[in-house]
Amino acid sequence: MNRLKSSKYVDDAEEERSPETVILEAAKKVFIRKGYDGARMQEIADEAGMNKSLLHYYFRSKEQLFNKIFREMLMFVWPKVEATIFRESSDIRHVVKSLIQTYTLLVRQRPYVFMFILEEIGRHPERIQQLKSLIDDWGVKPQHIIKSIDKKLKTKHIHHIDARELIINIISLCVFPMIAQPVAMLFLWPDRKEFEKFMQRRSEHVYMAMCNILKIKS
Amino acid sequence: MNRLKSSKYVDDAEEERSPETVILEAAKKVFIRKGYDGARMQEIADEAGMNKSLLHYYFRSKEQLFNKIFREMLMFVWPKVEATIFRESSDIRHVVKSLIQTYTLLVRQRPYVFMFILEEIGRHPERIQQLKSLIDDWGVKPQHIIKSIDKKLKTKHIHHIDARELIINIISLCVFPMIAQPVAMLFLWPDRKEFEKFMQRRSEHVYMAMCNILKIKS
DNA sequence: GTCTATACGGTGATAGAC
DNA sequence: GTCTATCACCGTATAGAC
Repeated sequence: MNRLKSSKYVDDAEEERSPETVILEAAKKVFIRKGYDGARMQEIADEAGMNKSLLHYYFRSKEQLFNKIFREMLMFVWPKVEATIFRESSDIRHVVKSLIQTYTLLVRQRPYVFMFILEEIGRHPERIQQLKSLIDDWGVKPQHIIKSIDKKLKTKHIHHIDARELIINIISLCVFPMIAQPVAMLFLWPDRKEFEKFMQRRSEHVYMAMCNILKIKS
Repeated sequence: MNRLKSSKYVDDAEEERSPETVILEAAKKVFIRKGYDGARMQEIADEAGMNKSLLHYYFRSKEQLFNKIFREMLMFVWPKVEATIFRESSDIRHVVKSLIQTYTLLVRQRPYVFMFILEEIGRHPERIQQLKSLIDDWGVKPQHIIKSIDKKLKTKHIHHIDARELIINIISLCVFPMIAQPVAMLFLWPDRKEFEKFMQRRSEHVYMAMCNILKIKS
């Protein structure tokens, strides 16, 4: 265990990671596990394998460290959703399908993001400001989202439904099962494998459900 | 402001409330607002208008005080849901309708319960045990729930769907919009009144959606 | 940049007077 | 039962040596 490590080039395939990166990754893990209030700077330091005071050296305070991670999470979610909603297709089926695929993918890639964001905004309502200013920076107008979808819903042979309702239905069906996983597994999927199978097929099932709601052929 | 209050009979219409009750109500408010980790015994004492050490006198510890409230929340939700699922009706439409009404009512009566339960179980996974033992005490077998619904789904002219999927779809559509309220209001219902109107009609809309999913007439 | 030591305000919980 | 005082510890943050 006395391998030379003085070289800047690490011998493992592992790439060189800056202390900032190591801290951010450790902090992310701990904040996701414990939430802002439950997280401890000491635990983050342990997770990062470094001294507690270094966290303050690089990020000044717990709040600032948290905000970096919170912002990163928001930016991970939003662009993909936005891109889907404003997607260049006049066919509502395509929009519905990509919305569903986007959300189910996000949920499978980062099962914790939605719960984390909703929790932290609920516990610390000031944080809604971060999301607000992020949206402003992006130049997105919520009304545009609604109008964009609404226009596409004005097609013949489609059951009339409010655009906002359509959107919240899709998000509910895709995101909630993962949020409710611990309780859902107790009541409905006592076998973990069964739950995973269910989540794998979620995208198709939600699409079929939405087609039925809109009374269109899949 | 020097009204005599020495009498046991309070002059207002307000009824006599035991210290235990006052503490529990205050604690509930604070725990809902801040979560277990964010809540402070001092804040609960302030909210209850009494000395901090009285909280320990009546409930010994923060954990025990919390558990009382957590258990109360679980017992508020579960019996109503269970009663609906095992309800004496062979018609799946009745079961679906009462499930939807039960959940939308719960969500409107206590907008915080579901988020609170899911949050606290997620942050402190040990607490799933409380739910487990509560279910055991009740003598409920999850498989029975599924089978009960599944049997009712074996009717002609109904689109085949897995019972567990049906249940999670209903809960998702009813519960998630309230859980996501802060973010949903930012993107989709910038006007609070509009959101309330939406939630008022939620029960009917979800019922219509479920009828379409099952391909039955409402 | 990284460490040790420490300041400083909480935070849950208890002892003991009344 | 209710209060004050206080304990023992924790948690963020900083000072200062190296």
